[in-house]
Amino acid sequence: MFTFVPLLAHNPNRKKMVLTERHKELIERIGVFHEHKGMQPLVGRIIGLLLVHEEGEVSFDEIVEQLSVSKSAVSNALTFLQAKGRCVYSTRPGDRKRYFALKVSDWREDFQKDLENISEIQKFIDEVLEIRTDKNPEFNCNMKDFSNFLGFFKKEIPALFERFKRQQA
Amino acid sequence: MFTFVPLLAHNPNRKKMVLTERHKELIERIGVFHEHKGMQPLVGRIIGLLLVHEEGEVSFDEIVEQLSVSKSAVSNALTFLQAKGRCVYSTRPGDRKRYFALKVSDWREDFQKDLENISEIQKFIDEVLEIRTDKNPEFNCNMKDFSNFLGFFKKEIPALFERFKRQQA
DNA sequence: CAGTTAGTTCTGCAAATACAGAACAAAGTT
DNA sequence: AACTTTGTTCTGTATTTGCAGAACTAACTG
Repeated sequence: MFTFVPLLAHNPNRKKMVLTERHKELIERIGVFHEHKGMQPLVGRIIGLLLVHEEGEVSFDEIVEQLSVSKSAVSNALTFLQAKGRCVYSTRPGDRKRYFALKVSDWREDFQKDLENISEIQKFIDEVLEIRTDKNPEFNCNMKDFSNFLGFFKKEIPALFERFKRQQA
Repeated sequence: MFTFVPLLAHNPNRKKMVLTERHKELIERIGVFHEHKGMQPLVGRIIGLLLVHEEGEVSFDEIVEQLSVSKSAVSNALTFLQAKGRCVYSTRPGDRKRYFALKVSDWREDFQKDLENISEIQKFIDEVLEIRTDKNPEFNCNMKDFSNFLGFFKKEIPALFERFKRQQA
């Protein structure tokens, strides 16, 4: 009699990756880097793990084990990362686990968003200029210069990406 | 008999500026903007106040009054801003007060620093690439692309400033 | 030298954060 | 139907943060 053994079900070849000290240390550094950007510690560590993990995709419970944190913390952190669009999961037939991965392919968009976010300060500068008296013309002038530059900068971003593409080809 | 009254001492013309609702609301918004960048709340509010204040320079105790916070909080926040090089104070002959101002004139440097900070992620990407196996070539390839772009971007920054200057003239 | 001004440093606390652990839910397995 | 797997949500708590208030310092003032 034959017993059905599903072929890819819960792939037995997929073992927990062994992280060297170098891996762990790099994950920590990537973690604090992201903490400084305002993310919560675990979120940064998870980004680190997903970056250095050879598969690119890591299961929920491997994240729990590799970072030795609670399931609840991982669940919340992953929800956050997915909400921010920085992370997605996929599943395999016959395997109920979720495999999480960074959206590295979207780095262009992400970076562009970061740049636009930086220049968001322009809106404030312009509001400030609107409201200011002309008691301190030099101050106002410096602000106006900065605003002009930010406008220029924003306009230049697409061209920058264009030039990169051409230079690549 | 004559009594000596110092002319500029503790300038009686300098009154506390009256902040309208619009001023106050803008200060708050500038505050939360900076909070999101990782600064502590009061630091962001002070930046806002120094931006909208018509004099550009604001005394320690006017900051205390306008933002209704304690001296200690203001003292710490200003120490922080000065350490970061975003703020300086000047004094007047015959007046012991310190007048604090943003270094708006340095916006070029500041912005450049911000940009370089963004691309600091490149260091991590490169370390990650060094350590990764080639089990997932597509992932690696995307990362390499991103790293290349960041390198390109950093190189382009000075030229960007140059073009702005020419376009201004 | 007692009193004022201008600001700093120290101490303590209220609120927010980041996480653990337990209870829970949903789906599959035996 | 009981049990297991894979996560989510809820509750409690240790830690950190951000500030107030008091004590302190340094310099000037009368």
